[in-house]
Amino acid sequence: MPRVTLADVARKAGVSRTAASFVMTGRSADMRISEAATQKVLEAAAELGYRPNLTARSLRTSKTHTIGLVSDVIATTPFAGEVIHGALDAALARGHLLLVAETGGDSAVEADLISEMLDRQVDGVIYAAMHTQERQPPEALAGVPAVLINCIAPGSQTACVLPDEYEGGRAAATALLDSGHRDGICAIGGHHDLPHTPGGLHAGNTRMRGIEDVLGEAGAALSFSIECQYEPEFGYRAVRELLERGQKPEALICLTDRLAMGAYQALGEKGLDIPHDVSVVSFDGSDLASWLRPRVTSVALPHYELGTIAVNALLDKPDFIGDILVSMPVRAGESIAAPSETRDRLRRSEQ
Amino acid sequence: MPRVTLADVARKAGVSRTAASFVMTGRSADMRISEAATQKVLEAAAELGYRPNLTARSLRTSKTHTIGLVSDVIATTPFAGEVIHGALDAALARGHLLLVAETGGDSAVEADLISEMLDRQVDGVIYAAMHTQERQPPEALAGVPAVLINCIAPGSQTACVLPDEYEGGRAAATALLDSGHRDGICAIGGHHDLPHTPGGLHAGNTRMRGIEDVLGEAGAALSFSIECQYEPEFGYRAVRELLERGQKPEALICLTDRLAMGAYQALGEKGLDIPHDVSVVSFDGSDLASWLRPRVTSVALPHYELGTIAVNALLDKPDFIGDILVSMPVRAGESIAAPSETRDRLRRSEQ
DNA sequence: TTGAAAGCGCTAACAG
DNA sequence: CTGTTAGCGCTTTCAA
Repeated sequence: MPRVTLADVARKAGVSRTAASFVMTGRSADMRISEAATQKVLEAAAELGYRPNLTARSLRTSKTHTIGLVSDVIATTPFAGEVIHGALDAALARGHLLLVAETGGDSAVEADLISEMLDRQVDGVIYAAMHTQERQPPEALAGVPAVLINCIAPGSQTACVLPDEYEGGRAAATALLDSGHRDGICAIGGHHDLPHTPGGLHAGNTRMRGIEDVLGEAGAALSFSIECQYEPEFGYRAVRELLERGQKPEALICLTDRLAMGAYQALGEKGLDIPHDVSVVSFDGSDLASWLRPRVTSVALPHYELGTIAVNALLDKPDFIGDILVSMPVRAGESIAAPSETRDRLRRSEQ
Repeated sequence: MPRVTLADVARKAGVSRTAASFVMTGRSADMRISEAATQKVLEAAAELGYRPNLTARSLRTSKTHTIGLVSDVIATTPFAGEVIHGALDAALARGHLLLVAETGGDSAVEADLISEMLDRQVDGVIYAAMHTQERQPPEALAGVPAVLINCIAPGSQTACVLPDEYEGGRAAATALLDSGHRDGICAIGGHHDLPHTPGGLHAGNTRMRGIEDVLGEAGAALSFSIECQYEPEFGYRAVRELLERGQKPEALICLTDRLAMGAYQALGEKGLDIPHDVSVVSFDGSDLASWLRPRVTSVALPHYELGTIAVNALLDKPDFIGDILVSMPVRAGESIAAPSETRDRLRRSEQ
């Protein structure tokens, strides 16, 4: 299968390589190539099954139509898949392909990977963290068209795409307020202010701020806020302890779906019904949220959109500097009901 | 930041481009370049921060050190992340990068994507399905170095990397036999022989065969085998119905971790304890398995290895034709115990 | 040992 | 309207 080149096409069509080139890049009109010649080239190309060698073209045009996507973690979390998926779709829609790599959070690997991509002349790089965090883009990216995902990088000369965690927090609390909750609302997970994440996680801090603001505006407040890791086990323990101390909450705001899973386990053990005894709302909008029984209402991380928006930003406005906030949609489950008190009142008023 | 070229390096070092090229590609010894010249080139390159333009090199050598990875689905399943992760690590270890794309199962998109990759002169393509299935590699791959993942493609002229589902099935059943189970063993999920997957799924069929063979060899057999979709909800329903018909199993073999999650929900509702009332073993080895309480013992899909092995096969033996089976390790949880009968017997013999 | 020169496949001035 | 020509940055043959 000897590769067909543009020269072959031109020869077969009986025109110059230049003419063939113009036809193939769709500029035969601009360049006033005769209709007949254009047709002959097109036919020859089709018959020969001509496909331009993009490597050669790139060498000439210094555009590879390839974008590098480097992220800290892709395997550990299903979220990453969605980001890649979104980026892929957006890239493909515009004739680009994605060079994907993962650093494991190691900055030496990171620098290495970015160099490898740059050596292959990528048109730009998307640098993604899977969880929003303060992080400066690596040096190697200086002077390269780049867009950050999930990075808080004050003073960085790039665009940064982020979920709107604050509004997400507000949405979660609003969902509870809307069904009548005012008291006994408890947050599980908190700021994630732990030994290994002193000061908390950006997502945690910002969500909590949104939650507290909304509750405050409604004249309510959190009854408890428990700081713990964002994994199921810790949700289980937190809720279990709460119940064993006799502090049954009316509603739980779990900072991740995984925490909600743990909370469900603890509530289930004590025979408490969701949503009638306890309402639950969580964050992430992962598959897990829909696997729980009843499905938990979850404020979703817009991973797919993070990917598409980053690619489009990179391609459309490579010079943009600043944050691009992406809203977090509420994925409704069946885990929220009116609090017992309200139900009582309603029942009474019906009589 | 004007890009530094090899010519710049050569000029600065005071040698010819040829000499510089030999030094940079590590063949100064072969080519008997003087030690002094070699040093000068190296220094110049370092000072200038020279990085070879791989696009240009590729045009000359027709090797891009880039591999295409096209898979049907990457977002929907965390598994895909692991495959990519494995492929990435293996590729990087050998100086290659990955062009990643997803087809969504659409064969037109597939052909398109593969063409795009081929146009970029990838050195080879890895074609991955996320779940083992009968599937011929697309036409576009003919004559291209390729390795399949999770595809059953009889007569295909490529290598195909697959999990050893049969041995996986045997391992699951063996885990139960080893702790004394003989009776009341029930399989949930089955062959996945459903309207939209007539004849079942390869993984399901093969796992079931392994399970049945092992049980048969031990003079045992499945008490029930329930055919259903591999999602939590169906596991929940299946087990719930079983229990409501008064057919409490001694042990459950769930064909996926998601089914195990559903089974846990149903068992929990009826107040049955895992593993003392019912033992559970499942397949996939996903995070979910470790999130359940108690963690379920799960026969893991070796996704990471599927990725690394595919890349290495592609690079090392591009002409290999046939299947490469990868074993499925058992990830032990705490979901298996001796059956009540056996425990009784043991207790009696202790007295 | 080193350097000159050709060429990978393509694009784009520029002249016909 | 079409063809000639000159590279893009790199490797590699061949002659010096």
